[in-house]
Amino acid sequence: MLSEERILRQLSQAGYRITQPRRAVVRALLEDDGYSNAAKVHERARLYCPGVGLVTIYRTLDLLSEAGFLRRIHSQDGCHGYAPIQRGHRHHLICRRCGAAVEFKGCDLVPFLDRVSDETGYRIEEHLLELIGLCSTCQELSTPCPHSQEPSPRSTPGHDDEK
Amino acid sequence: MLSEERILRQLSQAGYRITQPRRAVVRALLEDDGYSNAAKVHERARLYCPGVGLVTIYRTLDLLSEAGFLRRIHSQDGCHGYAPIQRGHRHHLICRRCGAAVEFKGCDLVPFLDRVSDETGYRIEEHLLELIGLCSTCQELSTPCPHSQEPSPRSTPGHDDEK
DNA sequence: CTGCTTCTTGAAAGGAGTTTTCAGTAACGG
DNA sequence: CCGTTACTGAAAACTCCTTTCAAGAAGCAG
Repeated sequence: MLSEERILRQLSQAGYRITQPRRAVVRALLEDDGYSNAAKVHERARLYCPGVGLVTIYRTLDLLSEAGFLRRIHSQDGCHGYAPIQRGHRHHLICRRCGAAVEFKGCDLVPFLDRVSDETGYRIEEHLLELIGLCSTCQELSTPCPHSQEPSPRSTPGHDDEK
Repeated sequence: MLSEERILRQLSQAGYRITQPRRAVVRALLEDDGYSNAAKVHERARLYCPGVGLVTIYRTLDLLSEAGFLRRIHSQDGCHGYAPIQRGHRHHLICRRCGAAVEFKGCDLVPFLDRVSDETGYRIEEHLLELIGLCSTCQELSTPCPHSQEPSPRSTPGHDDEK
């Protein structure tokens, strides 16, 4: 697991200056359960560097992302979350009806990834797996999403194969 | 594979009206290699329905997504792409340096998905797997990304584990 | 086929989130 | 401690997306 010190040291070695805002962002990221977005990082970073601006958050996130300490991730609703690398795989299981998201760790993908790596020549460093389905509640209730434009309850098209 | 006719028929059965803009969007989506974003869909949909506005594209994409014909997906740089469902699994292997993306089909995830499904109670209908790494070219060259703010060539931090 | 209802559309305005610009500030080598 | 210059914060600009609302057309009834 990457520590604040190690990240800062590597940034410094790479020629970047170690500033209060950057310290604050790194600390905020590591503390925030390894899963954040710009606004959350900003809020938390201000605890350590009160005057830090949102712009600097974005710049630092870019920097860390570019330097390989951070990965942009994407959730179904919003966009551009960030997560530190090497925090273990973090997978998302999202209900397509109610949007409920479950996270879980651990997966059996290694053999598969090895095979893909062999076939493509890519060195695979990270993977992001998003599972989409119906949570148990939505399976039972089959209630339509509370959606503004829905004129009437609609049946979701089944995924029965049509040949 | 879902056809234009089938999608439109199911929309109609669900109570939605079949309009020229909706036809155009469905056609555009299916033609665009099953992988698009709002702007691209708009551009292509105008071939079939010249006056169609971007707003309608968004609404129709939402509609199709809501109805289960479409899934929002996310690429590393931009956001909110769309892909028709039932096109077979489509996995993305993205180089974090040069951005080169490879798509490949087929995967061995079924046992894993079954296990997750058991553990969480979710009925998993779709999955999206994004692999991130270095393509063979970038592995060899190790050339720095052409990035504006880079004051000097930087070494990407190795992913050697630090305990 | 004709007319009516209301779902759907397009344009414009609005809004959230992100990036650019630029003068001032502070990190860090000397 | 000083000077260079990378970095920062504020404001403005930009992009992408959503909301609003009057006008238009899909589909049903007759």
